[in-house]
Amino acid sequence: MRRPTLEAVAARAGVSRATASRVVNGQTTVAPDIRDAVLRAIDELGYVPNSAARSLVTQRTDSIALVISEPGTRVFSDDPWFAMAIRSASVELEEANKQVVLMLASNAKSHARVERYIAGGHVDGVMLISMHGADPLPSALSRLRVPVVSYGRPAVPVNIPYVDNDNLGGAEAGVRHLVEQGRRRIATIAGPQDMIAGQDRLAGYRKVLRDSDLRSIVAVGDFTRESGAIAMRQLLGDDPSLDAVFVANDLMAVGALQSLRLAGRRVPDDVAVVGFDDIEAAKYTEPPLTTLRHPVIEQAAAMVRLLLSLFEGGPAEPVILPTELVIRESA
Amino acid sequence: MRRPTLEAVAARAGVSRATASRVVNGQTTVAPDIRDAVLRAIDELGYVPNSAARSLVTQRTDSIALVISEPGTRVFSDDPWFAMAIRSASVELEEANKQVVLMLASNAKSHARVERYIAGGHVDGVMLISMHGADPLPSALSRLRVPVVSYGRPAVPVNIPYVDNDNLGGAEAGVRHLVEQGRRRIATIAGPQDMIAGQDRLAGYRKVLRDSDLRSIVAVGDFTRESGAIAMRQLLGDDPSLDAVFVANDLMAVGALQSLRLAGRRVPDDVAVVGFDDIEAAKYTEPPLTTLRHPVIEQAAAMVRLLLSLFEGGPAEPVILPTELVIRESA
DNA sequence: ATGGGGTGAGAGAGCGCTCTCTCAAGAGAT
DNA sequence: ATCTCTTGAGAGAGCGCTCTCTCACCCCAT
Repeated sequence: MRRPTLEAVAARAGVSRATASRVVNGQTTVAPDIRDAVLRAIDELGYVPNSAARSLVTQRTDSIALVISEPGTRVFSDDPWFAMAIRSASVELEEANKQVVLMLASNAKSHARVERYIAGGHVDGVMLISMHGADPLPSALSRLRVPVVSYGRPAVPVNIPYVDNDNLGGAEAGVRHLVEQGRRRIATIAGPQDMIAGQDRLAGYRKVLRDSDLRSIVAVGDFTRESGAIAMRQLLGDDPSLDAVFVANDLMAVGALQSLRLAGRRVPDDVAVVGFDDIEAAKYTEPPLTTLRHPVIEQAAAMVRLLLSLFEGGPAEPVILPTELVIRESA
Repeated sequence: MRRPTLEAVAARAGVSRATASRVVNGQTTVAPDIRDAVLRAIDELGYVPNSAARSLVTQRTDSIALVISEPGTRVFSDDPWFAMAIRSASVELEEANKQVVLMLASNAKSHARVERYIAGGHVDGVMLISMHGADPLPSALSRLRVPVVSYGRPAVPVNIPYVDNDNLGGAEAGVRHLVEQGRRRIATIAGPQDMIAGQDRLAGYRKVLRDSDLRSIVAVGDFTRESGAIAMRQLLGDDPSLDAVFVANDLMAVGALQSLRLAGRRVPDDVAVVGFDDIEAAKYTEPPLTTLRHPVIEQAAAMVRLLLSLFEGGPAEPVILPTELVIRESA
């Protein structure tokens, strides 16, 4: 026994298929009593429109691809913001009655699949989460005739509207806080330099140090705890007298705290630490982490709004959200 | 200019639409030269099959709903396993050429939407992640005529095959480890008792204590760090002489460690701590956490295989994966 | 030369829906 | 009483694809 069709609903309600369709799609040109008869038939039969048939004729799919273009290992590994961004975007999209198709583009093969899928018109729009400079996907997708928005400024200049947080300003605020605390040997653990967030946060650090006539001491990590721990050991070797470190994300800061502890440095007495992201774990480090909060949830929501407005032919202006310094005990 | 259709491909290759369709779908009853001609036409036109039209006739969609039935705040908040499970499932499904439709069912309204969507035949199957006893979704979905598999044993007995890890055995191993270390006042911070994982891990704790003739001391949390910290304070108040605590997940263990630190207890000297899950953060606590590892990635992959085998009419036996005690410094 | 079997390709009917076009019926204007 | 206009509902043409049926053709056995 197959699912009831619009035809069946129409038959039961004693009207034509066209009228039943009008009721389903909420058109107003249907007399109230007929409308009720159709609604009753729908209810009795448990009718649900067949979306394949519908999108075949409307050329819309009411679904949005959420493309995460990152090596699988890093994504999700346990950086919470990916998950938060996905959740927030999902909630907002469901609010707008769009389905979310999740696509992971972790390598060349899956890149090709994603491109083919998008080109195939399976979705009405694309939300792209890609933080890597070398990623070919943003430019590839921007060539397709599909609305695309990006979470985070695309590394290569490409005509895709995006939503990002103020990495530069946030980093400046964090480092300035260290300067104001009287710290003079301020190092940084930078993020990967093929990522915009990595670049911008390092640039913010450099700018403040230059303005304060302080020497910069840089180690580079890849945003994982492990890399933060390694980078911190390296910095301590390079300059044992450092008295502060600005870490480009909280996960690396957690690793850095561990290295500092193992090296016998007290935080913040000997070395002050500022992180970036304000993940939940930042409250539970020893000591709790001073860090820069940026609104992941709002950023994802703003991205959804941007995409929806694109559908309406609205403006495609990038959105930059502010960051906020959260002072705890580490600095 | 719209997308090329099969008709266009057929015309360019000088064959009928049916033959072009045969080539696209890899049927073997096409002569090699004609096949090549069609493939060339496809390539030249950049043809991509219209999935709506295809699934209209095949009655398949090649997509799978990944339904996460949890209050939004808890999901993803920063428990990494949700994200890991999603990633792993996605990778496996993409391998099998299925699309992943992500659906969040956080409240009654979204439950209804999910049910409607599934009932609407938009997907070929459902992977359900639901850890709550009171959740009506498992039974609701099991009534629909759609293959459903569950991540984690459904709380209400319902005819859905599932994949789970050995919560009971894992908890037993963890508590037994504490007993073997000579601990005698062993408390537990249990998980929420409306969740199977919470129940089973508590049951494992109880069983070992009973077998060892020790008294149980129980506080209940909700699997968040915060609740772990609160529960630990409470346990210390209830019985200041406790010398070990088995915590039902690592996130709560992190909170418990913080409370122990604030209370001036040394870990593991004064109080030994065992967690559960072996999240990445467990390596970075002070001291690093002894915990029970369970294979989230494999579990998700097994769930996908289970669903795919269901499509083939294969067996629907639940799968239980083992856990492993990882000994670090906290116990 | 005839018939049977196998192979490769085309014709055409739908899958379930939307939407334009058409038309009937009744209200109001002349 | 006739005509125009509005409103409500039906007819029917597709959307792009798959798949069954049908048939043309060639090879080999008789």
